[in-house]
Amino acid sequence: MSDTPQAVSGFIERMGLAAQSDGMPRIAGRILGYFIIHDGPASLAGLARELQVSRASVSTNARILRNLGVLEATAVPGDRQDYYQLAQRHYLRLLEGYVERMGTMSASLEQAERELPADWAGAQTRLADMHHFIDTARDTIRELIERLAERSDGVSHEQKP
Amino acid sequence: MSDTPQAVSGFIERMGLAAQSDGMPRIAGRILGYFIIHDGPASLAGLARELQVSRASVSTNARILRNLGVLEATAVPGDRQDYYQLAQRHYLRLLEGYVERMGTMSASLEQAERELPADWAGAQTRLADMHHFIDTARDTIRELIERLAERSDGVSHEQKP
DNA sequence: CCGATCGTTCAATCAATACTGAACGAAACG
DNA sequence: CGTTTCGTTCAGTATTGATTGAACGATCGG
Repeated sequence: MSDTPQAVSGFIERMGLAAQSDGMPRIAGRILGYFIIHDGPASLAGLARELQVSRASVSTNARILRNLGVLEATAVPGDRQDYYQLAQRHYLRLLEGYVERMGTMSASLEQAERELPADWAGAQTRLADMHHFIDTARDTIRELIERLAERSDGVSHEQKP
Repeated sequence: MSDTPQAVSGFIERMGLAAQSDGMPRIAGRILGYFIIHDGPASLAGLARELQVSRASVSTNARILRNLGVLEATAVPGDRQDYYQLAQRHYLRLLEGYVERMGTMSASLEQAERELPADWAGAQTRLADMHHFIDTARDTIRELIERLAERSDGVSHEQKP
């Protein structure tokens, strides 16, 4: 961290803030920022050192990112530490998170439409309206994911070939 | 609140939670939920009573929603209270919020590309890759907004004609 | 086997922020 | 005018959740 240019630490910190405003822990965002800048696998201990946070935080947050599919575990021969690296198309995973949340929203609207009296015309109209909106939005984003996924199918994203 | 069916309070509460996981105050979500279910303008005092929260909270959160364009102020003749009602196409405003956040993200990536040494091939590749992704995602959502906006252009969303 | 190193977990601390109650200024109404 | 009823603001409280340090079990190297 001591000899990293200002641009790097600035970007990493900015990713932390962006993560926060997305409802994620700041450290998760900083870890992601680290991997965007730096090549190859990194160990938990290395991340803790570079980002100046506790091993515990790195452990939990790296796990969060792995569960999201943003990071993936890998191994370095001759080293028993756990190594992580950026998954290919990692950004698509974040969109998938949006899609999932929209799914919950859609379900919630559906439930309300079902449970509310059918003669509450205004409520039913607004619910159906919003429901339609959410569903088209979700479909659009799903489409976008597919489009972007196949775009990078032929392209290599390997970090250490 | 005492004679509202379980379905209503359940939905409102669920909207509160959804708002929270979107980085918004819970009460803002509940207010939105209230307006989805109930017709017409409502006063701040009425909202405070219905949602069982302080006038202060209603005031600040209604303002938040108004600034987002989700609610709009209106007036009831002969009543000097401030009344609010749901804006037409209120859900589009939330998408616009996403677009805006993606804009900051895009700018941040751009700045990093500019400030980092050009010979950090890996970093530059990943930054450009992600940058392209964010921009197409943003364009897609913008397109979606336009499409949905014109869809409801001919439809009336007035609540009290 | 023994010591060292690793990742994880859990209780405790810390920070951020939502929410409230009280105080205030403005506007309506008599 | 004086009173009442608004909406807003602000200091204080409470709650949520992130971060940490210490303790633990597991695994490797010797």
